Amino acid sequence: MKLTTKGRYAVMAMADLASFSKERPVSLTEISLRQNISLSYLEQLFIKLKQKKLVKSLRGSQGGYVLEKPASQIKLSNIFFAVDEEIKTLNCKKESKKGCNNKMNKCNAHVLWDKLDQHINGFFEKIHLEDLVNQRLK
Amino acid sequence: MKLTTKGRYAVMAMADLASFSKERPVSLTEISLRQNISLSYLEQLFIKLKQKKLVKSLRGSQGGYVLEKPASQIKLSNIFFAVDEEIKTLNCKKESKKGCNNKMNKCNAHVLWDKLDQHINGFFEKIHLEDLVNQRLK
DNA sequence: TTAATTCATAGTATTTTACTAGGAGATCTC
DNA sequence: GAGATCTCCTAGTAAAATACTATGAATTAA
Repeated sequence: MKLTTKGRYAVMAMADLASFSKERPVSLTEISLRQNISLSYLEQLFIKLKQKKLVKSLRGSQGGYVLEKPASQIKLSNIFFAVDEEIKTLNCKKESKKGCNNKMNKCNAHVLWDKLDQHINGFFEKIHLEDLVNQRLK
Repeated sequence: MKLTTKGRYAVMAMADLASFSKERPVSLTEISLRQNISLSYLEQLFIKLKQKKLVKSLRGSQGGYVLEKPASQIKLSNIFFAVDEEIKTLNCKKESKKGCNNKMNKCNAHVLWDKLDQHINGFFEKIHLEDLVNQRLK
């Protein structure tokens, strides 16, 4: 069970934006250099972040990205969701053949995985981008 | 971010054992049928569970596995740990080149991933096999 | 002695991840 | 209006991880 780079990069890039895009848009090239993430990969992530209205883009020279809302209104769960970093421990639809249709421990295990989902999602729901940038993680 | 089958299967198999091995050892063939998990794969998991002293084996005909300790003394975290289902969101050693050596958001992000680790691990630390079998997941 | 079982290792197909490549379209600056 | 700097968009692909499968030896109850 591990977080993929998609989720991690997205959070780091958004934190970077929150720190540097107050005066002017920040280009992905900058973020790429600062955070050591490939430019093309960042582009793909930002298209999704934009679709979910977390960032705004400004095309052309001197363009780049800025946050669409204040960092205090962006939850980490929003970021993960945007880039498809799914916090799912068990997807019933996909696994209908295995693990679901057994008689005995089906319900027990299911309840457990559901609780786990809620537990993890709850974590990301409580934390805002601003908390991260300001080291307010308590 | 998802739980792999290794961890899920291990938990389900252990729950099966807890339910059925009170009188007699339970063979992996039985678990394989009940839980719909391949026998060979189960064998591999149980070697690890045995090494970590969570189960006891009885070889030969009519053999099988039994729990080594009461279900009330086995934490889910013990099971995950045994089968190498790592609850790690970021492994610094492996990623020393990327994601760690950037200047800005390094510490912030690190603190976050560490908190997440603790959060998830804490979840599994609190739940015992017995709770799962008895539907005591509150 | 035979059937049922664990034990042990090696191999492999599939899926997921983490990119790379290449170009089109927009906009600022000169 | 030309060039540089950006975002936007789609495909492709190498590497890693996952989830098995295959095979056979060792052990033991009946």
